[in-house]
Amino acid sequence: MARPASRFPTELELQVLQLLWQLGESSVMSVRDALAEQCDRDIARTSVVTTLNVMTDKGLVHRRQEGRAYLFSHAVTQEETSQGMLGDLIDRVFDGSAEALLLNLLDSEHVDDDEHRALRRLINRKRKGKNE
Amino acid sequence: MARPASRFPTELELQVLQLLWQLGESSVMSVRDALAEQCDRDIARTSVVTTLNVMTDKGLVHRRQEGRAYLFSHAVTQEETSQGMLGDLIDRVFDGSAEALLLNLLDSEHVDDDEHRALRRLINRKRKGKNE
DNA sequence: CATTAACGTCTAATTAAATCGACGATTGAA
DNA sequence: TTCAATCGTCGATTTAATTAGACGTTAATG
Repeated sequence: MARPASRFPTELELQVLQLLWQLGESSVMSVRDALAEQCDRDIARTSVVTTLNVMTDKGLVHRRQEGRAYLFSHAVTQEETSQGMLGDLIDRVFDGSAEALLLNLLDSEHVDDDEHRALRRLINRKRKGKNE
Repeated sequence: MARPASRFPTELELQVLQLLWQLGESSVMSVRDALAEQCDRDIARTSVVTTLNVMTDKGLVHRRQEGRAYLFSHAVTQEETSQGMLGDLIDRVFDGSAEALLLNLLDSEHVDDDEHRALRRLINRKRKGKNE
């Protein structure tokens, strides 16, 4: 009867994942410091542990005991996470149509002329289909 | 010290907006029925009113009194909403890079070979820049 | 050995999102 | 006019997401 759990990383979880992708296996304090410095998110040590434990339960990160402390590492890749979140947006916002998304993207302020050219180059270079 | 409000329509709000874009100005009961039929979301009349009132406060919909009842219509367009949510995803997930998003999209299961061709056609047809 | 520093656990508080029932007012039909 | 159907308001409830303090344990240091 209330909020459904999000099927994808929440905002904080995404920031944590991005740090783990960047830093590799990290201690709680490393994550805490990186959140503060890179994300302007100055939260307490215990808050970070709580979040990391929740993420462990969700299968987003791995937890390993090293001596007295835990070390955390990502359990999902950047690729699959991005793809999942992008696919979700396509389904929810663009009615499942990747073309609709691209069309919207090309009209967006997010894409200036230079970027437009870059996108065209990119999509033409990949013409041989989904190999790679 | 807790959840920040989302800067974009929540899941339910997005579904309501999509119905209003599709149906035009609608009564509470029309929205309720459409949610049930099209979205498998069979919620009570009062829940819909509450949601629509919240959306009114957020500036997502307009409210007009017609006789004893209210009529609601969208206050934001589909275009700007999609663009906002897409831009947000690009910023949060793809580090602000539309190219990174497209690259990810092309490798995604969401895009089969036919769609890949369609995307290429689409982007080449739009080469003259952002006029349209 | 005594203290302090470093860590995880557990409990709790707060806020947004989502949902709905009890009420009171108004309208329409019998 | 009486009674049921409609409609909005209000307050309440539930859950996920965030954040953090109180505590107990263990390790390190003097």
